[in-house]
Amino acid sequence: MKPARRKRPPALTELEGSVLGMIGSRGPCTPYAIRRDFQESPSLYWSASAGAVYPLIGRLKKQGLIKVKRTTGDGRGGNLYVLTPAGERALRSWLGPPCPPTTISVPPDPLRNRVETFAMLSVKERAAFLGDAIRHVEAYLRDIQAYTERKKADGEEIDYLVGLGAYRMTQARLEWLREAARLLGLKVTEENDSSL
Amino acid sequence: MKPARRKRPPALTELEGSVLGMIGSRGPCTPYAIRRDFQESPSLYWSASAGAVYPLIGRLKKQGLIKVKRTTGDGRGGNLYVLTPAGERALRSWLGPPCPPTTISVPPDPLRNRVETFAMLSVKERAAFLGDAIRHVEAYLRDIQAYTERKKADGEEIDYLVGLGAYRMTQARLEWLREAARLLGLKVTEENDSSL
DNA sequence: ATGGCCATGTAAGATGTTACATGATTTA
DNA sequence: TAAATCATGTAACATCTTACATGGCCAT
Repeated sequence: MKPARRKRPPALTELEGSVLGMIGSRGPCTPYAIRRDFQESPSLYWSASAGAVYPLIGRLKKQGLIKVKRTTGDGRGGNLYVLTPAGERALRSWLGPPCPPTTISVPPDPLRNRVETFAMLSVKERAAFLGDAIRHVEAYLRDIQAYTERKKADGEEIDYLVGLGAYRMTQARLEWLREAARLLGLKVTEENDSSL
Repeated sequence: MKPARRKRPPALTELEGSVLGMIGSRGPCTPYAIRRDFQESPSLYWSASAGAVYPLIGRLKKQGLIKVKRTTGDGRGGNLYVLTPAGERALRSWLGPPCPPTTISVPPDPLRNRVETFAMLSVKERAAFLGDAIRHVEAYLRDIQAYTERKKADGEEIDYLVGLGAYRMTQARLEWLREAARLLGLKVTEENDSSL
């Protein structure tokens, strides 16, 4: 008689992996603490809305990847979750190595998507778009820099590293926008960045 | 009497904007041609599956943003779509300026998400992760470089620019991974890139 | 004690995915 | 002409978003 085939666990989504990673690396946390972590991050990609996080926690719990360690105790029924051994295995498998192609390939970029349409635009319109984008990214870069330096000053080495990743990516986008303006024969003011 | 309030058109999603942009900048195209464009791109972010593209085209058509210009003529009932004036307005509004914060803020990065969990990992595990990631990104960078140089050689200026954006972002991710390895006191082989 | 924020959820809807179905065209 | 591929779709499902509901805690 063949052994009962255990249903293979479906691969974790990016959001599930990130949440599992938070629980694993920050220790016991409530769903609300997880939401705050996402909201504090400089990326706007995930809203980490209640409607995303609470059901996700429920799924992970039902799959036995996390379990309640204890309650917050403040009458609001908050639960502190931790990884189960199965959860830690799932997390390590999501982490890799090996890195799957979707982890390696270039992330999506709304600015790049918009530059794709430049064939439709006049030189003037291109200049208007790039000028506006460059100004906004410059301001945003300073925000990320402050965020990253604060993490470093607080001695949070991993958070510093993560912030640095966001900073490097933003720097690259900004330099690309300036390069695009040059290649298209547009004038741009070359601001001197005080870089990390 | 108040004028009848026209229902405000909902903002375009990133995928809708990109598709509208393809139709606008490449001229009349079939849904299939749009899917091929996505599949040819080095990014794996959108599968541009049939189940995404065909219903999306249907929505844009129903909203009056695109219309059928003519059929392909080859018995397969393929339609060539073009922008309507309302479609061009919607596209320009999606493009900006001004760039909304979601367009400016740092794109999501699966590698960054994984580094967030480093607190859980031993030095050895971190080194294994970074080493694997660095090797894969190095190989991927060469692919993007070839893709970008081909576009340049073909004289496709806009596509070259877009490829360059993907290249710059990949370059930044690779340099960040190497920087991370150094900051964490790990040894990495410093390969000399022949860069664009 | 009450108005505002904290915290946990749920409901409805939009959008994307995988898998499948179907017929036309090209190629061996 | 048979098999492979091109091209257009549909169906079932998963996941995320916005908006709402509910009740506890806290400051005035």
